[in-house]
Amino acid sequence: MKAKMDLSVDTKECWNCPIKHQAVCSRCEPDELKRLEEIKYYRNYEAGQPVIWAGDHMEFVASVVTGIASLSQTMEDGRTQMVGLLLPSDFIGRPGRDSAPFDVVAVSDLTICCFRKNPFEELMTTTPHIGMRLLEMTLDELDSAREWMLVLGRKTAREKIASLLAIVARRDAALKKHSPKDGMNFDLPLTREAMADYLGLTLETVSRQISALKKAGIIELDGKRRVVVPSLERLINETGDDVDGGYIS
Amino acid sequence: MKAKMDLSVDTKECWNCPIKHQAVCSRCEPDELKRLEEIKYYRNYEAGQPVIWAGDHMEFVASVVTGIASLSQTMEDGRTQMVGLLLPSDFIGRPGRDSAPFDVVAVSDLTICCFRKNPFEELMTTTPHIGMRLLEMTLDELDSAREWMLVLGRKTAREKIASLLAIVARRDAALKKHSPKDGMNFDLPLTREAMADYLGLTLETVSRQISALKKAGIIELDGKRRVVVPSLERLINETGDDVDGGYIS
DNA sequence: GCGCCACTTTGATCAGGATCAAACCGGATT
DNA sequence: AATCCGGTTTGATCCTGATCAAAGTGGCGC
Repeated sequence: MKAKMDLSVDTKECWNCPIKHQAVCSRCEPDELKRLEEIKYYRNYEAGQPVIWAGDHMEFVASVVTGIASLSQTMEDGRTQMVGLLLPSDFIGRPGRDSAPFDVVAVSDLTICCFRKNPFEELMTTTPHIGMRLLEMTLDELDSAREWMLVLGRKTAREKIASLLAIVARRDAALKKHSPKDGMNFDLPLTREAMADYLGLTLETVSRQISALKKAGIIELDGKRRVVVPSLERLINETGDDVDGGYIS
Repeated sequence: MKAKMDLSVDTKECWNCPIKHQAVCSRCEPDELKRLEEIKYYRNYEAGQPVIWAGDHMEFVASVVTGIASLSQTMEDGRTQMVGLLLPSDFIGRPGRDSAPFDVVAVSDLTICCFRKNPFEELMTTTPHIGMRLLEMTLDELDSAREWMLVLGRKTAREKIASLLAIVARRDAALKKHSPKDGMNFDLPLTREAMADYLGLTLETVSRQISALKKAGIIELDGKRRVVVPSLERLINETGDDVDGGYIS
């Protein structure tokens, strides 16, 4: 009996919101926060549930508070490509546009903080802090989308898997506020199919390459979802990326 | 003797700048434009010349005025992936960051309008119009980067070529201010290699697929660079995209 | 315990695009 | 005219990852 924790009680108030230092509202002054608080409401989704379908009218924009959502595109014949992973503090939707360009699906159980679209847009024109933070976040997203284009266009299946693992490892380390190190372990909250959709592969190839990395000792699996990385350097070597380049920041 | 036209004389002044209605400065009031004008200068590059290398310190941000530039990433072993095509009015660089994340190369002869970075950043904090326009442009870029991820991750070689042609056709139509129509023709200002780098293919595959589309009567070639599209619908069918979806806007 | 179901692994075969190689084309230089 | 050269086309073969198929695993409800 997996009793689902009700996270909402903890996050109803901005002052103890877990993403208050990263989200679109992180630059806001107390009075601006107050006005945001008036137009916000929370929504919860279970793993697998759709949040928005491409083309839907959107009456809100939102921040991911807890959990993971995917942004993806599907062709008529069923081929699908994930075009973004939305993690806590990531922004959903777009001021000035009212139909969604991509599908948004809850990958894990998910809580989002919604702002009614019209008042939010008004608020953006009057308070610069929101727009500035959103610009920053959007520029970051654009950079990572472009990094991902290299993965999709030029990397081998093995390099793709290693790249995904390296990204999740880095993100997990950032979340726990320590730098990624040897022996670290983390949850991989994606099914083989979701990984395939993210990497532009089939799920069989994903499975085979993960087995190969395991056999090569690059990773160890603890159960189905927990990954252990004995040597981070060896993992990064497998990504094809420059070992020292990129992520100094 | 290819006498190079000096475009710069025509574009030194904001009031008759060819991109004044689309660029980052398009929302500016006359007084804001005046301040921008004080910190701007033009640069010209010949086709093939590098503008910025990844990792370089950048002392400016800029708008593409005329010509085309590419944004690309290269792995140590030489594999490269283009991650963006920069067309007139597109923005180069990023306020608040001083080293370039990607290579920028002039694909055709190129003129850019540069703003010194520090004064530009200051201007952004004091005048909201620049930041707002930049946010809009960045959100658009992010959407098209994500569209491109579907092309890279899931489309066949033939669909990739057709997608590229359809995009260039649409952009060309937009530039000439009419909707794309049957029988239209346009320049394809990219070498086979550049197309390959954009599409995540080899140049041989690009060449073969273009030949195949030609043989199938989907396109006609006039010389090496000019493309004629007898039936736009037939071209779009080849992209794998939903025929009516997407680009209504 | 038993079976069900979603997810995963593994195997055999196939095919799309990469790779290696050579010829071709058109414009510029001498 | 002869040569050169960047870019392009075409051909032959190879290999990575897709596809088709079957069996394995583990959690859950009955």
